[in-house]
Amino acid sequence: MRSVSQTRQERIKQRSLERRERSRQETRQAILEAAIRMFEREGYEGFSLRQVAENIGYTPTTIYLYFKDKDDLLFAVCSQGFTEFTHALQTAYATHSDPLERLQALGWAYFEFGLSHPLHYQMMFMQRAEWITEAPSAKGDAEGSNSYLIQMNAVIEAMKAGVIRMGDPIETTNLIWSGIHGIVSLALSMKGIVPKWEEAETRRLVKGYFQMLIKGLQP
Amino acid sequence: MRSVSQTRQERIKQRSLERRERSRQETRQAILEAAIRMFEREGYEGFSLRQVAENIGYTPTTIYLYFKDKDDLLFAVCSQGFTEFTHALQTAYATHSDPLERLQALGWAYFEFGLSHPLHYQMMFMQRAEWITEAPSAKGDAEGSNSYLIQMNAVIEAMKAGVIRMGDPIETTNLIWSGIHGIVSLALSMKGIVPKWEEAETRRLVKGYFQMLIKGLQP
DNA sequence: TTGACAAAAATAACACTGTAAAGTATATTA
DNA sequence: TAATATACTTTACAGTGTTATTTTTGTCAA
Repeated sequence: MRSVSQTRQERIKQRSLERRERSRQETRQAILEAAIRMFEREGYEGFSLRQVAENIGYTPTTIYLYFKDKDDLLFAVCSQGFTEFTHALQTAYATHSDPLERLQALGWAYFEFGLSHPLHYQMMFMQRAEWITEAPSAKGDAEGSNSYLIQMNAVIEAMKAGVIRMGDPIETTNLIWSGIHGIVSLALSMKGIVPKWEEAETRRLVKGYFQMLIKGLQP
Repeated sequence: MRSVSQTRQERIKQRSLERRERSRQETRQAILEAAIRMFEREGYEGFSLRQVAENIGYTPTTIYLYFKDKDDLLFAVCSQGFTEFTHALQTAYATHSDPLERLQALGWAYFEFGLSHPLHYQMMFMQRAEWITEAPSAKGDAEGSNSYLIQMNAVIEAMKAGVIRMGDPIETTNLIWSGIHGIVSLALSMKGIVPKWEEAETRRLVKGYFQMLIKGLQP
């Protein structure tokens, strides 16, 4: 019975490990959620490890047991943003079949995400845009790249359908992306300061951008 | 002779005041120049009052005698950037007479400024874009607004010349500006990380953007 | 030239920040 | 129950911006 006893022991050990691993992930998640709340309140510059720790009832140094450093935690917050962002693009892509409409729907989804998650957007695409290529998704790919692929797909299909001129898909995607990003990032910076950049006028601007885009990219 | 003596006294006092004011402006300028050097080395996040002070042989608190706080000094650094930026746009405007070429020349000047002053550009148009409307020029106007007016003028003249469709000048200017800003800001973020955003490819992108713009904004 | 005064600069201190090393409980295992 | 591994805290360091206070310096009038 010795071998049986051993396997039972091993099973217990296994479960124990799993349980502790689970508990570990739970507190990690708790820290992350506190960090997200904190970030959405204070933004990139006001974000502080010590405040996150205090908020969740831990000592600042405890966070270092779950995240390498401040950047690592901030990166996790960023990743969560990318996941949500990719979802938004995915549904926009899925709910439209006409290539040109799809392209615009993606643009609007991008725009809406930016305006409804200003602090996240600023970190993801302005302060720490270099993370776009790193943020991992559930599938193991980079969420940032993932959302990019969605946009590029829409571009490629628009090309195939003959509604926009053929060309390097990456370059064309970057071109379209740049335009919307430019509008969104300036809107976030100027909102509440320059009247022409209030939400209503910015929406008009996006519309105008799409018009120009469609006409300008005709085959 | 009492009144003459008094006036002489007053003149001396006047000169003395002027001299001290001049000296005051000199050290203020010295601090500002050290701050600019510091900023161009360390960037927005790494910029530190204490390092500026040490660099110039002052105690940190001395800076507060010449600038209200860190933001005030940073704003002065920013303003200097806007002055240079406006100059770049001005010469681009002046050296071209054809409306469409002028528009493109302005775009290229914008692009070149961004790529050759990445840290300044990021502060001016990304981190602290709200300062655009405040940065004062020698003429007493806002340099940021000044540079904006140059761009808008070029847009208006292109409309008058009939090379781009009529429309709200501000909206059209914002549209064009957004596009270039989008490209420049993403280029600065992605340079050295994503191959498609190296300088050569970004230049192609700007070219493509102008093509799309001209075609898309045709009357 | 000296003494009063004002301006400029420095000290000291406070409340923060991120982070590393060392110590202490707490829980798990033999 | 004793040994050990894990989770967490304490302490500490080197920074940061900023304020109030004190010292030094320079200017001016008697």
